[in-house]
Amino acid sequence: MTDQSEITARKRRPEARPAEILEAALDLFTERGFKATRLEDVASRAGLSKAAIYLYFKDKTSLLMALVHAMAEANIDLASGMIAQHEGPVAPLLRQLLGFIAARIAQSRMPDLMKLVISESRAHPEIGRFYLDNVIGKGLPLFQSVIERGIATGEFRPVDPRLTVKCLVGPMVLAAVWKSAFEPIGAEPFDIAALAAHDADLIIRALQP
Amino acid sequence: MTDQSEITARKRRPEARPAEILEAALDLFTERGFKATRLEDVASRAGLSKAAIYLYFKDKTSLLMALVHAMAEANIDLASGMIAQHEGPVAPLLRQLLGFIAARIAQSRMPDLMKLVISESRAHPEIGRFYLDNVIGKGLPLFQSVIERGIATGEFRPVDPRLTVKCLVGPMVLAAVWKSAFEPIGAEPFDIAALAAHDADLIIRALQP
DNA sequence: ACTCTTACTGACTTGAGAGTTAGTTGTAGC
DNA sequence: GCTACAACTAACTCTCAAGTCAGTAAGAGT
Repeated sequence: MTDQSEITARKRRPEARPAEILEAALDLFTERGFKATRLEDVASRAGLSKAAIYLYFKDKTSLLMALVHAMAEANIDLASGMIAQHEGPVAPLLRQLLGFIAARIAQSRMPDLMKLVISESRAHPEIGRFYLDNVIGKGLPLFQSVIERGIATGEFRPVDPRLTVKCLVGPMVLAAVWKSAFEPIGAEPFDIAALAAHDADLIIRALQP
Repeated sequence: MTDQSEITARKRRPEARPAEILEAALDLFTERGFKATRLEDVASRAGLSKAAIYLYFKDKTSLLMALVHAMAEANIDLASGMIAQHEGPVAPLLRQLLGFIAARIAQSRMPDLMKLVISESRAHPEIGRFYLDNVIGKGLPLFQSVIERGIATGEFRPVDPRLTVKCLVGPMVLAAVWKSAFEPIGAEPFDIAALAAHDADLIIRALQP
């Protein structure tokens, strides 16, 4: 007699709740936008009552903040690890890094989070600032250091590393926006891994001495 | 006795109203987000009452739609004109087109509109679709045709034109997002014209046979 | 001066959703 | 089994904003 406990699961599971709430919130914030999402709906999707959300999160904004925190932590350390470990010519490292970003864009919910940050950064500057300081502010210099290493060893010709990084990363931003804003309304999906590979090819070729 | 008519300007000016309302709406939508903006505030910034907005626009969504319409019209025709007129090697044309986009990003409110479209495309698919069909759907093929022309004449090596276009345009998307989402919260502004020039340099160099 | 149309407004209705509170239920420890 | 606390909820308050409507005033035509 497996009753509906698997379906409803109305139990007390304080450990699992925050993650479930965050997942539901991300789904709905993404679909309907932050302001337009009702906490009531987040709650019912997460399988509890609205009031319970307030046991775990201070208010609606802190839900969004928690989502951004989680995403930031997950990504930056991985990338900086890849860079620290690497030895030898940097061109393969660039390909590897772009491949990593492409995979995150294609397979994780990072693009949705990025879209949310972009959408809400004016209305919730704390969130925008956090992203700026912890993702962009760490990610861009990381890439920049790779380009600079290439220039220092003579593998690349001397170029402005700041502008070059933006040219390298730009297509990935495009891909993220595309995936979270346009694919859901019917735009044809495109192969992000192929884009990343092509992007790396072009830049590496453009940087030959 | 110049009464406050210059300040309040409470007159009947049906011709000027729509444009004034749209300008006020763009300001506030950009700052606070679409859903979080009160029509009451749009009205008072435009110098009339909320009810008057409904004389000119069906509802709040159609305000946003009108903004996107206006922006789309303004830009695409200019770019396609530039392409149709051009003769000779396409590399200078690419530089010119990127310079044009950079100027729009730096000087017009296009980035704010783009951010709004990105933010609202899920909740208001009509708006996302319109942008997709009329801006992206025309702009990308336009660029693509330029790359293809270069390949056909042997000026460029053969590459996948679709991927290449995205690599070319990506940095401009990054610039737009940066300007509308991050600069207002304190990110250091960057020189978009320089980015466009560098982007064009890199791509043209990468496409040498 | 007097209409009639058009631009416009103030006050309202309606509905919604964030956050709160008082109370209920699961369950760990005895 | 009982107790006490932690997890949870139903039902509430309170504020806020979209959209409406009945009425006011500008100004063109006569």
